[in-house]
Amino acid sequence: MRISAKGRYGLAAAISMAENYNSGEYITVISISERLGISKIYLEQVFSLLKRGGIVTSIKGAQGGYQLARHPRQITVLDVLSAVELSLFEQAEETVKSKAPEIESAMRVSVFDEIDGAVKSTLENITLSDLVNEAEKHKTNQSFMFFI
Amino acid sequence: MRISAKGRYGLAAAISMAENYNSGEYITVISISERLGISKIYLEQVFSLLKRGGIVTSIKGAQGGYQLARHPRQITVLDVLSAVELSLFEQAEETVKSKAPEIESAMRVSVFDEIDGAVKSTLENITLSDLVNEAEKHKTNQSFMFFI
DNA sequence: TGCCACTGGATTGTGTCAATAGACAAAAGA
DNA sequence: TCTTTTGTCTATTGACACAATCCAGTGGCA
Repeated sequence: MRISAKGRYGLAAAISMAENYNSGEYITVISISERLGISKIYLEQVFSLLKRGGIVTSIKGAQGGYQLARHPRQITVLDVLSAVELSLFEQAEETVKSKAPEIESAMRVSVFDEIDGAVKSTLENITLSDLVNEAEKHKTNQSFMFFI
Repeated sequence: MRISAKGRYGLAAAISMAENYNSGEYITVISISERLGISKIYLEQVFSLLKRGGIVTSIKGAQGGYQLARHPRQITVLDVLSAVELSLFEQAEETVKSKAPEIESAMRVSVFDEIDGAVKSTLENITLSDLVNEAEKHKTNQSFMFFI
């Protein structure tokens, strides 16, 4: 399934903030942008959506920045992607409604709703904490392979 | 999750052919196009993809047309959508690979691969027979509601 | 006051998708 | 063999969404 750039950037940014959650500091867009190698201007839009979705809180002005609104264990990937990726669960367009409504209904009930349900239940069972742990695993693996 | 017009049309067409499977006849694009109210010219492209994917067989010329390649019980929605919807499981682009490869890996393993797996296992458990039955259910429901 | 950082809107380029069109190939029947 | 029917293939168009950038504005801190 295709995840847009906004979705991927938003998720990466959220993970990055979760890694620093313990410090309690507010983090600037620039620092995340440099850490991840993403355009700062583009990231601004993403954070704007993250804020609107209640994933992060913000403080303006000098020494300002963003902070996760809740503990990383209480933020699921579904939360993040829903905030940033508008097309995740958009209502499917009608296909053959007028001539064959029974086929339209069958596709919706047995296929489209099923897919959305499967995706949703998958995403709401992964938290930012899980991802931080997973990233840590890959970090050590990569150092290990590097030094051999 | 967004399913493109090609995917929806392909699935509707496949269901429609499954309804006529017992007759053993070859069915023309025009008859499906009229049955479903879809542009014939556009449906041609869809059937071309269905054939390439081994979902249907074809006979050219007069009295020609298309036929399901296997029994509807042996054709899954995954088969149909994979044939028609090219972007279903396309490799996700890299996001933060160079600066933060461990985050990239974590997202891939814990999120993207998980989603694709969930979608895949959902779709491969729905057959065209199931959809024909479901459509029949909706048909009777609608007549029922109509005559009350 | 002056800088810093978030806020929001406007814009542009690019690419993909939906849809149409038309030329061509093969099979059946008169 | 000629005509009709139906599938096959490729090119083209228009619309729209997405990725990315820019900039003017606002609020807070020192």
